[in-house]
Amino acid sequence: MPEGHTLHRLAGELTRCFAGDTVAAASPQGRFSEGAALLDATRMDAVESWGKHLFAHFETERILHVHLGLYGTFLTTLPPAEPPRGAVRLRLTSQRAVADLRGPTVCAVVTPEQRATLVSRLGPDPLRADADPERGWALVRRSRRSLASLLMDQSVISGIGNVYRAEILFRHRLAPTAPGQLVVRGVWDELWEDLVVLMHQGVETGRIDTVLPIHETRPASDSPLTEGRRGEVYVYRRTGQPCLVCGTRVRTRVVEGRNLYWCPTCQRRSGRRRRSEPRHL
DNA sequence: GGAAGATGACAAG
DNA sequence: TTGTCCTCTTCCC
Repeated sequence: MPEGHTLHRLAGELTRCFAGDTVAAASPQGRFSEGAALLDATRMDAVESWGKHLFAHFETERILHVHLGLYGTFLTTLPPAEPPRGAVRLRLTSQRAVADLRGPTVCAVVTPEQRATLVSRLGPDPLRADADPERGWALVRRSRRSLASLLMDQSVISGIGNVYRAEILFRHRLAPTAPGQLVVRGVWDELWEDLVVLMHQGVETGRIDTVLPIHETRPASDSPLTEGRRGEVYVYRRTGQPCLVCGTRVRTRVVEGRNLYWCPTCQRRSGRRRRSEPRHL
């Protein structure tokens, strides 16, 4: 679940459910008892996300920092609260809602200074209005690393994960091995703008859909049949299946410990030149 | 019932 | 590059 859109969506949900309220904080699992005690019975003021990081600001300048990692969840339900199921690291309770945090990589209470240090290491987040894509470009343009590697680097663009990486490369027909150095500014701008649009859609729908209507193989993405299902994608986890555009078998290879998926036929651009054709495919 | 994976990130060597 | 941590789901026997 958790790429940047999930965290952005979560920030909104927690804001709607808790901001302005005094909340009860507890760690049913026991592994965050001390931190929960620091937040318990204080008011939550605002919640924001930056990349895959979530920050909930409380009065007295305490900040709850959460990173969901690969499989963490932070689920909000309506009261009355049921007994915690499974390993609940943190439970927040207000008059309006109950939120259970499970399996996070990070769950900590931090100071504004610590938050600032953390954020200073993160690249622009396509979901933030204050994002400056120039900062990402500055790293890409002088890097010999491949685009596939650069796109997973949170200091280049924050919030992208393994799904968005594979899909954005496909949508722009870019070879995953293309070195950052060779990519021209126009191509970078196209990637960034597309990510802004795609990820905002992800925030709205709660899932990652990257397939253009002309290539869709399933019922319309807002139909009851697709409700709640994983979004439709071009290559992610489609190893061996035919490319939705050309029919070539989708390939996979481990790049820096993560599975990369791509179509060797569609994705041949080096990024050297801006395309004169329509942006997608 | 158990192993393997999973949309992540870090430290150690 | 490998190992480690966190939890849940899926798949195979």
